[in-house]
Amino acid sequence: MNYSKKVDEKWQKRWEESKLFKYDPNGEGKKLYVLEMFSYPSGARLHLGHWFNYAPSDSFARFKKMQGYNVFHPMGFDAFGLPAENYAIKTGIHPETSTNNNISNMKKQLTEMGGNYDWDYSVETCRPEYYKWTQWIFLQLYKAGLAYKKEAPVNWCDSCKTVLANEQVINGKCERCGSEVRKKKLAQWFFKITDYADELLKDLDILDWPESTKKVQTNWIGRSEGSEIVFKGYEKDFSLKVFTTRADTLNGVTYVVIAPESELVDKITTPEYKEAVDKYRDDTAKLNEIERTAVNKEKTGVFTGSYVINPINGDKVPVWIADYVLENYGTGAVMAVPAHDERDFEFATKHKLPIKEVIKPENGEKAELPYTQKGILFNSGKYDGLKLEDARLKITEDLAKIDEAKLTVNYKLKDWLISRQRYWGAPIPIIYCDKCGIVPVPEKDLPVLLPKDVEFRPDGESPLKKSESFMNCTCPKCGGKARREADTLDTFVCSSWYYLRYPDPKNSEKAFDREVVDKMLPVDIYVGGKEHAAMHLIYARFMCKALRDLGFLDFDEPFTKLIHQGMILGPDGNKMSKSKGNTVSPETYIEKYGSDIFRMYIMFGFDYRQGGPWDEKGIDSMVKYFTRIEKLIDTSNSLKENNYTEINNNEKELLRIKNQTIKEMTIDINDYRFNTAIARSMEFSNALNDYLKNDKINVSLFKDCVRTYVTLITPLAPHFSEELWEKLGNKGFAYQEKWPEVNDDELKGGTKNIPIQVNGKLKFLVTVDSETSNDEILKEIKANSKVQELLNSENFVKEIYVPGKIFNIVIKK
RNA sequence: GCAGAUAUGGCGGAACUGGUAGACGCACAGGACUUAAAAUCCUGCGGUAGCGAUACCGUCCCGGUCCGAUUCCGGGUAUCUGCACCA
Repeated sequence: MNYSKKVDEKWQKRWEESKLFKYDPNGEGKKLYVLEMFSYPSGARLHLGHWFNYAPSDSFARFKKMQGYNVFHPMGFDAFGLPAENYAIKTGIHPETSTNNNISNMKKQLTEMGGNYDWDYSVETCRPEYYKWTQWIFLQLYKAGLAYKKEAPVNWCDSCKTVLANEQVINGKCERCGSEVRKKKLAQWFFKITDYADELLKDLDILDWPESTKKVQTNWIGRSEGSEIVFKGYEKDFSLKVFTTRADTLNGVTYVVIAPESELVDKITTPEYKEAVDKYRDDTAKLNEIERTAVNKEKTGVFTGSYVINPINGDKVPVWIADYVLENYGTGAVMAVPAHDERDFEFATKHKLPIKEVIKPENGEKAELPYTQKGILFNSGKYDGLKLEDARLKITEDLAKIDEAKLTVNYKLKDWLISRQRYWGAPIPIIYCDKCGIVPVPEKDLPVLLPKDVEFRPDGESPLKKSESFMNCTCPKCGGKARREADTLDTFVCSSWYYLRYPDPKNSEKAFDREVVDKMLPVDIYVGGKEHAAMHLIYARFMCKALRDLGFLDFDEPFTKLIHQGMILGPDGNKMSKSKGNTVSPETYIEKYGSDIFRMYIMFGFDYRQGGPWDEKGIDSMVKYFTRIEKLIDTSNSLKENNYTEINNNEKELLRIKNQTIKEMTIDINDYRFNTAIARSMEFSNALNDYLKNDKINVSLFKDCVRTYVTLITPLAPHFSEELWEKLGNKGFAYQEKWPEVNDDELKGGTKNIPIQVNGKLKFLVTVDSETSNDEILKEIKANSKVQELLNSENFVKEIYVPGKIFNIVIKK
């Protein structure tokens, strides 16, 4: 085989010299914005996951370019984030240094992969030229009331004196020192994504996204319709509001539970219960939300000593605190109906609280508790006999008259917490002044630069707090002494708008030009892992909608079509990780085989959407394929023109396969089905080889087919194809060739088999000319002697003919 | 726990809206070439029985709908993925 990494280098150099991938916004063809989720430069190298995302998608972009689209296919780096900071803490190397190194390495490797990126359109989120505009966007949302500050719990390690990411909390313990992690409240910034909950839900309908991902988002948004009901304190002056989807069971309430963190707890806990309540709250602070709400977890809780009055019947019910109630969902308080709710039932049984039934099955049978199905009311006074759904509305309606309830819609979606007590991120552009309070940094003063000489090792403070030169500033309003916000922005903020910056990445006046963005966006095809289904993909949608409402752009959704590539697992079938020692480095393969063999194998060996365990044996199959192709090209070049120019059956068959290949490869690549596209290309190359076995060869036809063949594999094996293209004596780049079109006349011809079934089981085939009309096919089938025998059988019941597809004879058994 | 997905030969994977299951490859076996090997080329290749035409079984398991089910429905098993401060 002649192909090797040398060939890659030769063509990468030529592409570079001729500026082949230069993007021209005014270029010919319909615009097509093809985007892969940009990469996080956490390591110095592209790993297999990057390759699996980027290489096939690059082939897709190349294919679209050959089809005549004006393809915009940029690449950049999501460069802020925790791993660079952790790496810095471990090694002392500044995050900027390691990030810069990683970016330049990864850029080089993306070029070695053969990516057709125009690096003039690129973003790196850690650069002041970029994060200036991230900060600017924060200010726009702040002005619009979409950014606000409130207290929220964080994971806190007392021994390291630092905030921990969920990822850094292992089984409730600090990843670094192993001591217990507890929840601590800090004042933090939020984006009001909940304002967009309904639209984010509704617009999923118009998106060409995988249904599973839409479902993840639907659940993440978690819309539920219910009622808010007020319970007043019993002989005490307080009230609490509960959210319930089951107002129909209000008469069955036997206690009320509030979240342990609720501010109400201190107010209502009576002295004799104080000690128990305080202890319980401390214990709860150690758990995370998943642990707390796990259904199999034992239902713990304690009584506060206070009671409230059930507004529907005046019952006096006790108020408990329990960790299965979350402060930030609904109202942070629930009414407990043990007879008709699994969790309440378990809790009541454990803590010996009364259970009162109010719903029974419509057939009147005695139900096993807890009964959570549909039914009719009893033990509910004037509501007895009502159906569950009617009762829910009626009860809420009646209570609404005396201001004690209303119908509400509740969302699981919480506002987006964007504050991070971290160093390596974009500073939040806010100033605190003793006189003026919270003051946004004036836009003209952006960017608020991230200081470089900061002690980022954790010692109990946000890293930026330790930089006096950063923290001290003057208030833009009154000119007095002021302090800066020490927290940085969640890196998801950076990545929520990067696709808007790509088309206009050097604009120093604006985040992006509205006209440019409206023309280029939305992204036509967005490719990335499904682990982003909930967070990044919701944040980006929110940001797009928020910026639209603020008048900065004019479309509703950022990504029209979404595709998730699968994941390549280690050879052992587990997720690749350094700790498991099952990682696979692409580089050794590239060195040994060249980029295209590796690309082709990646595309051929796996279902793109599914991935699978790595198996390097398959690479050799690609080596064989490349060898066969080179041989085919050599043979073609060695053939001398002759005077056989007829188109007989053999030629017709070759042309039919050629057009069939064009047709199917076009469909397959268009749908990211690279494995079958390559299989089709193999069939074509097999057909070309088979044709050479004939006595008479139409050389010019054959050579033309070989040319077509090379253009068909050009997007898939870009370097190799250029080499073949040149070998065939062509000038210019194969990349600039037009993607072949199907010739419908040449597609015709040949024969096809019609399966003859008996009771749905294949018995034999009837071969017909593929141009035969469906009616004619039926005649031919019926003329078949074996078919006639079956039709005339005494057990014959009926025949089923699916025109042009299948003939089934039903025989009595 | 909640949510989402997947399951097809020895292996990776095909099969459009229910219509020839296993395309295309890998591995394997036999043959050709070779002093020999590698490479290459040709042939075979889901299982069982049969010399054979062929028959029966077969798409995770159980059941259903249908002339016909890998595909649709109900129930189950196993594996993978995500769960808001990892990106």
